[in-house]
Amino acid sequence: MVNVESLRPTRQRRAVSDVLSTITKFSSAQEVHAVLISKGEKVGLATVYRTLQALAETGAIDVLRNEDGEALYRACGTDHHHHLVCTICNKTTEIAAPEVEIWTEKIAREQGYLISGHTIEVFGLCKNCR
Amino acid sequence: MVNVESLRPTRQRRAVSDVLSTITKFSSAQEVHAVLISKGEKVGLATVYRTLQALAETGAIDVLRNEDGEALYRACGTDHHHHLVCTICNKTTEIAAPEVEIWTEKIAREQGYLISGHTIEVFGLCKNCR
DNA sequence: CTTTTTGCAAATCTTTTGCACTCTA
DNA sequence: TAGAGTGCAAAAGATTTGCAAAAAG
Repeated sequence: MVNVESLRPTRQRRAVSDVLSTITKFSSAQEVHAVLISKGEKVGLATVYRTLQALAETGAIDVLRNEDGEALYRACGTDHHHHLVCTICNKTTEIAAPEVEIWTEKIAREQGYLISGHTIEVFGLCKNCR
Repeated sequence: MVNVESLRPTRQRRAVSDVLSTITKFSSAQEVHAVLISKGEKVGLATVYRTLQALAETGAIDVLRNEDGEALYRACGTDHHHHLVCTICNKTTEIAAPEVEIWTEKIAREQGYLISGHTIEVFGLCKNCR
């Protein structure tokens, strides 16, 4: 399970992390909550929101926004990477993008910006859905 | 002003487009509405939402989501490009990224995905804000 | 005259908060 | 025991939607 210092390992947090380690697609707080409930775990929706947020803040899990502006979470590898997301099944593949990181730096320098971060998400249909 | 076929050029739409062509940063529907009001234009908030949405759908303007999940709009160049956004003043610079587009294709092919689109946004502090 | 658009206000929906209560360290 | 964490239910806020009136072609 995703482990984070300074966050007490409560039953609820353990449950959320467990679910996250099971799911391979980006899921909303509501979806994670639904899974918990269906598994018989008693966890409040607010707690799921708070936990997911906390985990995301420490960088333990990744977040992205779907087209509707909902926050989607997913347990991911620890090093910097981006995602290839299936627009039908939401299957997610982590991708490393060294050349893009470099490009990012270059662009920023050219424009006189001091970079703080970037978002790169590629959408499409995965093998099974196409 | 941004012109789109099949959308009747009403006073409200003209007003929204005019504001968009004035603003150089990504703005929320609420912000656009506020500007309209402050200029004495009488346009309903719902209309602003509907107009912005319609324009975005036709590709006449660009949309992106901020960290809070709010939709931000901006009139942009017609060809495919991405953005460099200042996290303080929201100043936006359009950037072309041929190498990234190529990389995107390559990754998708490798993973067996059929690409439908991608999101690339670079955030940082602009010259004036750093 | 027919089809779009609008404006409002009401309804949605996701996410956040206040608070009293329950755990963990 | 003190500080963190939790559950609800209420509060926020951004969007959407229903509908009757107004505008456009």
